[in-house]
Amino acid sequence: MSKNDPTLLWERPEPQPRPAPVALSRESIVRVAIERADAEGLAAVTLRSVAGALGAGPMRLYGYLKTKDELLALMVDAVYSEMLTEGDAAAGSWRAQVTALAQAMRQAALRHPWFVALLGGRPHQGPNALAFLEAMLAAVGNAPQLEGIDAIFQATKLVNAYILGTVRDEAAEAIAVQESGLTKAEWQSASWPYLERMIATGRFPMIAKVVRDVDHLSPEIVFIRGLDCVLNGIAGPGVG
Amino acid sequence: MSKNDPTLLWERPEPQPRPAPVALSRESIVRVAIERADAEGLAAVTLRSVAGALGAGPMRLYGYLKTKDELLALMVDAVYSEMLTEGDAAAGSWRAQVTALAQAMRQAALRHPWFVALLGGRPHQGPNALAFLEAMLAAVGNAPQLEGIDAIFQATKLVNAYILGTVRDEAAEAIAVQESGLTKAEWQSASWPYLERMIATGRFPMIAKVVRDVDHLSPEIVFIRGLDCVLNGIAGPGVG
DNA sequence: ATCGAATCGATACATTGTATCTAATAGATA
DNA sequence: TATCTATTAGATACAATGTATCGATTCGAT
Repeated sequence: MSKNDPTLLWERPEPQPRPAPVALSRESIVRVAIERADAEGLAAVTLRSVAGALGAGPMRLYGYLKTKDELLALMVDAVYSEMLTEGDAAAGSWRAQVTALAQAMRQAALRHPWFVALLGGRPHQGPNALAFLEAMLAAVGNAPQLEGIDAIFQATKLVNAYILGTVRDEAAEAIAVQESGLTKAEWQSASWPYLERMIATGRFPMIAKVVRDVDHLSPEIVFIRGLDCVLNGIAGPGVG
Repeated sequence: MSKNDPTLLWERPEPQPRPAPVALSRESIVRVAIERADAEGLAAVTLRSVAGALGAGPMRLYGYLKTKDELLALMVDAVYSEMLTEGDAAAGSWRAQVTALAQAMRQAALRHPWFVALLGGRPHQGPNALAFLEAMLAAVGNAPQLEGIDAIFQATKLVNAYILGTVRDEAAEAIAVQESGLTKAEWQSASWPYLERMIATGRFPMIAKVVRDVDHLSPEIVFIRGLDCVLNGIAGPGVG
C-alpha cells in the first residue's frame, strides 16, 4: 500500500489474507503443463492455466521462466527424458539398440502428440535432447559397416529424420482428432467425402489405388519395417 | 445510418468517404500472407497485418476464410504448389524422379522455413498436397523392385518421412536464426558456450567427437546422400 | 530489532482472433 | 426510374493471451 494512499483507513479494505504461497519448481510447472497439453492440446497450455492449476498467479512463473517459449522448450526436453528412460538400449546388436531408441521416440510422440507440433521450431538443445542424440549416435556407431565419425553422424541424421518424419504422420492425425473433438473414426469419415470427390476427378490415380487397395497394417509394423529398410540402406553401400 | 438516428442532420458527421473496396481473392490473401511469413516469420502473419497490407479491414478476410487456421492451410498448400512446378519429374529413372521431387520439397522448405513449423499440425489434404503425394507415389511406383501398391505405399511413406525429417533440421536452424534476429554465425557462436559446457561434462563423448571432427559438408550433399541411402534400402531387400 | 533485497501477485496494457451490428452498396422488382 | 431487399464492408466490441510494472509483503542478514 503506498505511503500516500488517499483512502482513509476506515474505508480501505483489509488486504485479503494471502494463502501461503505454494512451493513451485520448474519440474512441477512442466509436469502440469504436460498434463494439460496431453489432455486438451497445446492450446490449453497458457501461463494462466498452468499457474492456476498450481495454485499460483501467472506472474509467479516468471521466476522460473523468462518466456513461455522456455516453458515449451522444457516440455520438449521432458519428453526426451521419457524417451531415455524407456529406450535404454545398452544391450543387443546395433540394430536392436537403434530400434529400441526409435520405438521409445515413437511411443513418446504418441503419448504427447503436441511434441511433434514443437518439432518444427527451434533446434532441440536441452540436456535430455542431447543425451538422446548421444545415445543414438552411440547405437548407430556400433554398426560395423560404418567407419569414421562422419559416416556415423550422417547415418544418425538419417535415422533421426526417418523417425521424426514418420512419427509426424501419426501424430498429425492424433492432433486432428483431438482438435476436432471427434473420434478417429468420426474424423476419418468426416474427411472422406472430400477425398472421394478429389479422387473422382481422376487426377489422383495412385492415391485412388492406395485408398482402395492398401492393407492398413498396424502403424507399429509399418514403422519397424520402414526403419529396417533405412537400416538396410545404412548397412549396405553406406551413407558416406 | 438508422432511420431513427436521433442526431440532427447538422450535427451528424458526414460519413467518411470510403475508399473503393479493394478486390480480394484467396490467392492475393495467401500471397501476402506468405510474403510476410517469409520476411518476418509466422508470428507476423496476423489477420490485421495481412488485411492491412491489402488495403482492407481485418474482417474482410472472413469472407474468404472461416478461421485463421484456414489461412495457414492455404499457405501450406501454396507451398506444395510451388514444389509441383519446380519438381516436375516426368522424365528419368525412378530414382531421378524421386530425387527431383525431394529436392523441390527441400528447396521450398528452405525458401519458407515456416512451412516446416506447420508440418506438425493437421494432415495436409489440400489439392496440391495431394498432387505432390500423387507424384511421389507415381515416381516411387516406377521402381522395378516394388511389386504391388502396398510396397509402393510403404516406400513412399518412407521417402516422405526422410524428406520431412531432414528438412526439419535445416529449417529449424533457419527459424532460430530468424527469430533471434542474429546471423547464422552469430547464432552459432551464441549457443556455442553452452554446448561447450555440456560437452565438458563428459556425458556426451559421441557428440563431442562430432563437433570436433565432422566435416561439415554442404547440406545439399548430405541430403542427397541420405536420400540415396534410403533409395538403396528401398531397392534392396524391400520395404514390405 | 531493523534494514535491504528478493519475491509475490494485483493491475494494467497491447495484441490477437473473432462476434456482432450498422451502414452502404448492388441487384431485383415494380 | 424508383423502391425494396439481400449482400457485404468495416467499425466497434470482447474475451483471452503474454508480459511489464510496481506496490506490498516476506525473509535473511546485520
